[in-house]
Amino acid sequence: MRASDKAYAALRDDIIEWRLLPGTVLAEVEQSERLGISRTPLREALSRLTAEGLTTAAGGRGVVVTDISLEDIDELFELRETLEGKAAALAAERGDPETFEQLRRELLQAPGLIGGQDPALHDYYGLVGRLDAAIDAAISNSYLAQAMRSLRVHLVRVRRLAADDAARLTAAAAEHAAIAEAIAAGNPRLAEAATTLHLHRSLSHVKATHTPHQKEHHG
Amino acid sequence: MRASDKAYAALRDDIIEWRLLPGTVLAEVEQSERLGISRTPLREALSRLTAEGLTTAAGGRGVVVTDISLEDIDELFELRETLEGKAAALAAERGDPETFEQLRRELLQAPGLIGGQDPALHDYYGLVGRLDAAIDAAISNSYLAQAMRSLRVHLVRVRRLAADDAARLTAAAAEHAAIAEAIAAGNPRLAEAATTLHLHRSLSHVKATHTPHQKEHHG
DNA sequence: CACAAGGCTTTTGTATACAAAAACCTCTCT
DNA sequence: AGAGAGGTTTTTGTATACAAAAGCCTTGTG
Repeated sequence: MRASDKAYAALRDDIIEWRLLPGTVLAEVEQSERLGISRTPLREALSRLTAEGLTTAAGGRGVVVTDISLEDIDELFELRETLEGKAAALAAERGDPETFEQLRRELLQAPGLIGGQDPALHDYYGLVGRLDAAIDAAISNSYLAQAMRSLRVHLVRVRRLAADDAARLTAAAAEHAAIAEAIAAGNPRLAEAATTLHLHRSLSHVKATHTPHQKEHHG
Repeated sequence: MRASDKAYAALRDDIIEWRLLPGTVLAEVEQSERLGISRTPLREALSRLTAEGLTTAAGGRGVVVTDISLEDIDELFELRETLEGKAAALAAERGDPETFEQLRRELLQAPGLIGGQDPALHDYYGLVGRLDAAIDAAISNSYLAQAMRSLRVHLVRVRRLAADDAARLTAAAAEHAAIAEAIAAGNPRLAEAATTLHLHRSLSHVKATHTPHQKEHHG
């Protein structure tokens, strides 16, 4: 693995997991020493992070970790609804019904996983990830898939702000099953509607349980 | 201006204007010598281009200029319809009617510009750009705006493939005026419909007048 | 003659030294 | 005491030297 990849992965993870808080200045020498690499690969990592929007270049003061405000969450979900709604509709038109029918069956059994311990929960998240991947594959539109991928980075960050209790996860599993069912049935409008419903509920949950992180490191 | 910015702008322009054809390998020493800079800023420029999708990393053989196939054009417009349709609808909800009413008036007079010489044509393109910028500003969603910006890079590349005759430009101006009118009227669904119509006609024109570029430099 | 293994060459990846620019602190002047 | 100019210091931007890896050509063998 290249040093720049390692630095990118480490910083990305630190930001997503809120170990590096918004406003934190990522000085080149400091971070390169912390990660045990030189400035050159670190700069490449910072470039990638900035391109993704996880950091922003702040003039001569290096790059700083981007903030996510409440308005950002609204904007994020507005774009998400647009992209994932379209994606679900396209998947209903172009996807293989059998694949999504299988996913639907598994999602209906997901509540069994949610009550359990960590490994079971991990299985549940993996299942949701497989639904996302199946939709990505079904739409066969690399540009749309790319746009959704770049969105998901920010969404993972938002999700870490919310408390995912068992009740919400059970409901979410049912909503995902509804999406899979609509896609399997080849009904684009229904798939889009199910997605819209799921995203609205997801947004409501995030905003309701939103726990503000501690103040950022403003200069 | 930083050397990396200069290299980025130069390469980006070369790719968009099809002076660097798809499949061309951008070797670091070669390009850095051509642009009169060292490898370090060149690499940063290549990183940015790759993040945008104009180039792709090809293992140990450096980065190569990305191709745009006919399927890519379809995918591009599919995403574009999704994003710009939503953007037009949001602009109708949130934008200032006076701004778009003014743009509509100017667009209706655009046919006068199209017949003229190069400077007038430049004015016309500037006018369309102002409509895009007004929509960007009206939606007040930085993530959606960012997604559209990254799309436009590829669309400019596609546009260079098509022959924009006076007849098409005149029709396009009328379509743009219809979009501006719908936004000024505060009618989201109409704005979205007008955008859909415009994009479909634009796509048809591109595919009809598409002039395949010469074969790429495959290794 | 086809194919694989080996070294040879080219190209990318990384580290470091140097240059330039930006920020910050200090000192002075009003 | 406040504001501004200048210098100092820190930080980023660039160049170059070196290391590693990937590709390619050569050579030997079945």
